[in-house]
Amino acid sequence: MPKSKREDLMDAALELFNRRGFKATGIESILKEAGVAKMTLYKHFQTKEELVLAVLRRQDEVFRNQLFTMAKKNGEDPKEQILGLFLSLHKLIGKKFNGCLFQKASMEYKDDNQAIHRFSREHKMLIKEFIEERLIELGVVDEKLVSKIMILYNGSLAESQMNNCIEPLSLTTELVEQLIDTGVKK
Amino acid sequence: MPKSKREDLMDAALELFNRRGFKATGIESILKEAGVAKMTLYKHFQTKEELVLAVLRRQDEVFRNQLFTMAKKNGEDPKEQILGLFLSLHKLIGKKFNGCLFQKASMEYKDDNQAIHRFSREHKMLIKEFIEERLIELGVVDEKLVSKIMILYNGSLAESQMNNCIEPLSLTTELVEQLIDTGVKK
DNA sequence: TTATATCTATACCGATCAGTATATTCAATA
DNA sequence: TATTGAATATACTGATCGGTATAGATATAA
Repeated sequence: MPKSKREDLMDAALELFNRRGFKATGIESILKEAGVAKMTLYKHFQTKEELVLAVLRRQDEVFRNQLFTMAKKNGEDPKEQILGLFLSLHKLIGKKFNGCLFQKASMEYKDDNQAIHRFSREHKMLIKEFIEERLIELGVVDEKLVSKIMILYNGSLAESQMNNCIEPLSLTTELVEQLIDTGVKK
Repeated sequence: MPKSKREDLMDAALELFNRRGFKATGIESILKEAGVAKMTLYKHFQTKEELVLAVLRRQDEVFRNQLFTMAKKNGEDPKEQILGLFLSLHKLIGKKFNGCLFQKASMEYKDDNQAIHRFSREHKMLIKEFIEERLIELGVVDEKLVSKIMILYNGSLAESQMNNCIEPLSLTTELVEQLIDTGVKK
């Protein structure tokens, strides 16, 4: 059974949003890439912004599922799972990384479409929760630690996109381990 | 003596690029905001992308000058100056922060205009150099420390824009001090 | 006063934008 | 076979995009 037209559209849109950005991607280029007629798109999505939201919602689920699954494979220990999350980012981000899709969406739509901005923030919150749960298991006392780790998470993605390299992710993994160790001892 | 039309254009463009993004900002909206005729714009800048570059170049100089000047006022000690940089970010970023202009430019033009993307990276490099010079003065042995601090720099800006708050900047300042202290002792 | 340079106003260009209207094709199912 | 629903192709809307052409206004300085 072949993929639905709806998914073809979202696949094409995801690729173009990643590469060219949201507002710089025209509807027609998505249709061309997906091999779908315009009326079909507007039967599935009322507006372009609804398509953007749908793509973000799906990618949030897909990406977090992959990330968390891989992270959990890194070990039973909560600390190993947190570090596993950063090690997995390494692998999930290909050679040509165009920056975090949710960061991009938030920046492009913050002035414009609060639903998109809010959902992008929600995505980050869900990753934060994954880390926080494990820090609690570790008995970490510094309640600001999870926020610090999220700064590193977002910073490493920003640096990776700017410099076209994934080295920042290794540095971040190293740094997060150090922070957890000193945070637990205290 | 009043400001030149050229600067009026750049002022208006800066404000709109910050608020709405680069590609989402039309030429006509810049003209309206600046109170300048279209032909005047195209006498000063050959294309919109040249205007973007000019705005980035000016803002790079203005922002770094403010940031470094304020950082140096925080004390003679190199460590105090690095921390001063993050404390100054606090003040330079107003209540409504729309994200780092250079991060935004890099994301919007990476696929599109390498000159804009490269200049945005250059801006970050110049900030990195300011920090690196001071770390060397401190005799820090960890040669990766400056990269780690830059991850924190970019991460705190990304988090601040996403969550509409400046708390990440305080956390980062705290964390940078901790990193420098352990980096020097080692 | 006249020459020069700057800026303005207005109208225009072809291209693209998001979104709609209409009518047709195709495949599955009843 | 007839009906239904999903997808198609094509043409269109009004608005906006970046950029240009043309002509006139303004001010300054020789």
